[in-house]
Amino acid sequence: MTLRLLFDEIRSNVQKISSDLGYPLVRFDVSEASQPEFGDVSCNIGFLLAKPLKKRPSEIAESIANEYKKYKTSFVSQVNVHPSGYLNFVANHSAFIKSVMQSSARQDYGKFDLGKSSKIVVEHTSVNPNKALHIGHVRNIVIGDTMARILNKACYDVRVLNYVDDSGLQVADIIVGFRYGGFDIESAQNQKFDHYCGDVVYVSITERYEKEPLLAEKRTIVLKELEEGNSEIAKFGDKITRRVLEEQLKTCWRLGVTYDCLNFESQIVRSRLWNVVLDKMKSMGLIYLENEGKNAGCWVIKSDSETEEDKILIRSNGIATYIAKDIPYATWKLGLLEDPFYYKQYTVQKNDRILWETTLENIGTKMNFTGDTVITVIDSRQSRLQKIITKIISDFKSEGKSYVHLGYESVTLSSDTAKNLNLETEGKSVQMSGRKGIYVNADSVLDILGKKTYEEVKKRNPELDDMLLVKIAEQVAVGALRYAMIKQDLDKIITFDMTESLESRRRYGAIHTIRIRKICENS
RNA sequence: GGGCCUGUAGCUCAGCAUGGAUAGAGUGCUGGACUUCUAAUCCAGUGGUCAAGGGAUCGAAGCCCUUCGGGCCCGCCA
Repeated sequence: MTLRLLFDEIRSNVQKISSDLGYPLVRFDVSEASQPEFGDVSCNIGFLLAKPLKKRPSEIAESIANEYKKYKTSFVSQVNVHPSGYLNFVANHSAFIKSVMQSSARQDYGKFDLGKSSKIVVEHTSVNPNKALHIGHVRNIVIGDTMARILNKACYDVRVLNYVDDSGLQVADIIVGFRYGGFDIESAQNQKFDHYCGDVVYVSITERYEKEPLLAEKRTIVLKELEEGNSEIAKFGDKITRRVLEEQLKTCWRLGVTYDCLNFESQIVRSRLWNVVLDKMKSMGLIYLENEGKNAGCWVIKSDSETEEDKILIRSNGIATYIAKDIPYATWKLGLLEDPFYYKQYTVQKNDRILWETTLENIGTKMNFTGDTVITVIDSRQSRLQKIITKIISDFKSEGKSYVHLGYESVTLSSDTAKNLNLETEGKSVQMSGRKGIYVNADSVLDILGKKTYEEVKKRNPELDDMLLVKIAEQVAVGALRYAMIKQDLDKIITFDMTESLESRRRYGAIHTIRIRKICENS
């Protein structure tokens, strides 16, 4: 908050000078200069006093500047008046930077009490446990983690959750691959397990469904067994998804990201939480049983607009839809219902933060990872569904904004990068797809980035110990990737280009300020 | 058809909430410096109808309206 000190110093001095000169009190701005040549900080007091004093803005600014120069100040080295009327200041950079460096080294750097220790949940990552994390997932993870860090600095009591959809179709696909597709459980090339499952098993099995209807049939059976839970297939699925999850988490930790609790979808399904929520929604009249029309026999959420379709929650065959799985989880995150789970330690993460996981076994330990506000980080393609969930939750819990969807535009691959994946796109960028194998794995990017950085650092510092070089290279690679994912607005699509990401190494040292206001606005 | 997002320099983007200075940065390109070359670094130059049109305003990249281009979403899939 050293910048604040600089602004405050200027503000209070200008205020004092203005009143000493007998000028009327006005609410003036002290802000960053619009262009470097004007200096570092600008003040518009001249314009505001022009009318009451009947003088030119520059004249007034001049009088203030003359007084200002007599002041002994710690952060300002120059005061200038622009002919237009602005009062411009140049910071004393050496003093300023020294102060920034000193204060940023402190543990409480940047801390401000906005949250008053209120409980807030951030859910991010939430990748299906059947594949490795790709560059698109990384944007989600970095946004979520950055958000959590900012909220933590803002004195919120932050809990970070990662939702593991271990009972869905995508998981069923790799189980089919192992059980009926002839894939060995171990990769022949000794690949990282999540890469093996995603790059090899998942991609080829989905390709084979078209030609092998028998496999497609197996998928339906596997999916059903996964949801029901006690079969041998379900136990096998559990073993596989946990192994994938373990590898995914390694990538997250590598990115410097840690969590508080893992939530497993299979447990939410088996906990019967859904029935409780459903009864509540029925009794509150939030959902209706449709008697006629194309949705006859389904339980639906009525759309309040004429152009939007009603949303089906329960099909005419009694099976809940995808969105229905998200509702009980949302109510759990907000602590609106009795918690059916017990908690056990999954592991202790690098920064000593304990990672918990839910369990349905009564092992006695209860924890609380709920929040008064819940932020769910999901890309904006899910906006429509998230809007419906937000609406339902606000009907449940009337007070304020409790469920917040933090959306962002997705990451696409540049035409050149797609070409390297043997995909011709005619110069256009392309949406990633795990199913089609169109993606770039996060680990690969970090590896290549790290290797490149290692060479650069070694060239400049040949005397350094090799272990240290590797460590530095990894840190720089992680920093570069994180920065690349967060540097632009959430509502802008990031087109990822492998070659370009390697060339951006010059920007590694960039100290950037995250536009906190913009992000906080959403919470 | 409806909804959300987007359009600013060759490229990638800031700036837009809260209108006010000559519209900025990085990169690219051109030239120069660093006693040879290359790389790196530094300096200088180059580069814009702020998608288009209209409106309100003393004043618009920014606010309002219209149009056009691009992306995404709209399933008894997940």
